[in-house]
Amino acid sequence: METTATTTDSCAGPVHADRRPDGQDRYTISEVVAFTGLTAHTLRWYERIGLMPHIDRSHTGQRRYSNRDLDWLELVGKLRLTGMPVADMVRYAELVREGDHTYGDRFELLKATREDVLARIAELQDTLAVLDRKINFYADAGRALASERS
Amino acid sequence: METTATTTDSCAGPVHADRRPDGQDRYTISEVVAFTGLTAHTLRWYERIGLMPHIDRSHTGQRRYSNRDLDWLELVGKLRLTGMPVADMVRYAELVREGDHTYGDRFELLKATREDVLARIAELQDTLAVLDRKINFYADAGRALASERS
DNA sequence: TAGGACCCTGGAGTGCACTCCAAGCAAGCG
DNA sequence: CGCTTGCTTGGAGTGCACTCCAGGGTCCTA
Repeated sequence: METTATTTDSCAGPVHADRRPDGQDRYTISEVVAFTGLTAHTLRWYERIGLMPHIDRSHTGQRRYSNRDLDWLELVGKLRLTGMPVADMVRYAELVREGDHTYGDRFELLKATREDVLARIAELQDTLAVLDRKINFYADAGRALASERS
Repeated sequence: METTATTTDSCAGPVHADRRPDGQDRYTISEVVAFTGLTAHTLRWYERIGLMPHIDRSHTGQRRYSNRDLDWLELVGKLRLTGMPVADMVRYAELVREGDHTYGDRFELLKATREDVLARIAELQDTLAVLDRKINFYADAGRALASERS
């Protein structure tokens, strides 16, 4: 059986406490699960769809992730919560694999993403305002009911 | 045939320009499509799953939306882009239908949502920082390449 | 009164991002 | 040696939020 999200990950912050120094950075998949909060299924799936570079393997064929892979996963995690579709992230991964001559394209892609993020933040702040109006309404209504009961 | 998103909705802002005054507020579904940017399919689906109150009907059974319905859809739109699951919005809609005695629950739900939104904004700002670091890196790399070529 | 645009329904289909399964290999331990 | 735990694979399954379809009724204008 495969353990998926066993230990209580009470707070899903980036807890990369015990990263090993470069040179000894050969993490098993379950270690990466602990670092990233992703499931092993998802990590393997990311690799299949080309969102990860080909991961190094042990002599018996098991995955061994490097610090570089962890960095990449951290970026992917950030991009993911901007709502960027996985397909776009794969596109970016392809650009990275294709080499230095894609710097321009990557730059454009990141700038476009940046604009998206700014727009989303603005939307959320707008929503926050609506929410606060409603919250105030219900707070007042609650006080009114309380005084009515007294 | 059903027209879904025919006219060029170049900018999906809340363009509620020509709302009719209360009393004559009986909009067809396609008018609501124009207001909200949702498809007619989605509007009917929202009703089916209980995310909308039962919409008034014309004498032949066609939907006639009111200003109140439009207001509700505007709130739903906001909540939707916070990432709130539709099921939670349905829960809120149920509370509204149940009457005034659910004010407390609604208050709690909105407060929890508010916290979520704040957290998401923080995440996005964090992501923005990462993005900006990368963008600067690629900008520098671009300049380096340019000077190399000259 | 004919034509075209609009609207109705229940149920089936789609796309995305995972998520899980079965069957099997491998490593460490008593 | 057997047991448990962890890792491997390709492919199938899941849940969400729509999205569409067939087959039919309605509204408006010429």
